[in-house]
Amino acid sequence: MNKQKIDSIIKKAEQICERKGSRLTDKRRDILEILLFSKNPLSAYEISDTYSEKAEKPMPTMSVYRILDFLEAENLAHKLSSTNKYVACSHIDCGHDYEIPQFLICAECQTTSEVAVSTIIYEELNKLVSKAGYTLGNSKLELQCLCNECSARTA
Amino acid sequence: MNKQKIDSIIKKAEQICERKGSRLTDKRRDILEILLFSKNPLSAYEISDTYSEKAEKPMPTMSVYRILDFLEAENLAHKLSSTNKYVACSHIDCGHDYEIPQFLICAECQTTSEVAVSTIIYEELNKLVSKAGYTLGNSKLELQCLCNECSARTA
DNA sequence: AATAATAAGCTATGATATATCATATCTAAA
DNA sequence: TTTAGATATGATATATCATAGCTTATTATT
Repeated sequence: MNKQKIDSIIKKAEQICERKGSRLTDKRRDILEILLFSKNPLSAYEISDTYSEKAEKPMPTMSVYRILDFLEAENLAHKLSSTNKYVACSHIDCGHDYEIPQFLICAECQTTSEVAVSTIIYEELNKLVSKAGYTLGNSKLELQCLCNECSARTA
Repeated sequence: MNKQKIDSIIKKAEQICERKGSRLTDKRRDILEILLFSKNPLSAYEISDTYSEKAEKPMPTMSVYRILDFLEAENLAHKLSSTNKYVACSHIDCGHDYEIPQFLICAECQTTSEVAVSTIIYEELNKLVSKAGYTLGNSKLELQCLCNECSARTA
């Protein structure tokens, strides 16, 4: 993703926070930027390292966690629980607020795409869930896949 | 789950291992049994504690991890990565070998059900995945839900 | 400027998981 | 029935992921 695109996303993120009465502070913005720049999901410790390389003063991982919590609460980032890594939300600038974000994670190279759950899937999941005596919550779908590149290389 | 039912599942698990040329040793069987007895998913450390309470000699958690790896490889147990806990596969005795096991996890009480992914969902997921340039791997679906009980209590 | 609210830093610690090397047990061939 | 090989388990160390609780700094509001 190029710098210009990222700047526009950041601006959008600021607006989102403002509207909700929260603040996208400098450090929060920096962490979000790191996530946007990264091709792959990053762990809290990796984010801390990346930040500390560039900044004058390193940021302790514990602060990174707090900032990630904030970004998650504002729906600006997501945690992938299958890999314990974090990604920027792909839909900050398009305003979509998908009920169920879905992640395709390459089991080889960890490249990750966030896609929209189709209406059909959403409805079918809802059916299944209520038939089983549950109510669908604020969920997320993570699928272990192979990206075409890795698929070709292994074949 | 009652003792009799569990015994029959264990017997089935032994057959499955035998067919594959692997062995369901005493300890592996004990761990599987603990998982089957438990209503809720258990962490490796909880399994270690449970085992150690009953047995003469405690089992180190690291051995539990190894055994869990084995059970997962044989499809006798699953890891829930959203909670870092483990459950026995619900389909040992019915012979189903679902490509995608799906778990409904109550966000409140952690009660967990394993259900079958419907054909429709499977096909739709497949479409989505290949459209995005991936191949669906040996995946799993974990959904954060609310069970009816907790839903009623919170309401 | 004073105060309250929010954010960030710091230290300690807990929880989860893997790596590595040693030992024990089982299996099957000599 | 011994020996060798494979598989399983034990033990220790360490890596990785994450939270708690308290202190200090920054920002917003009066």
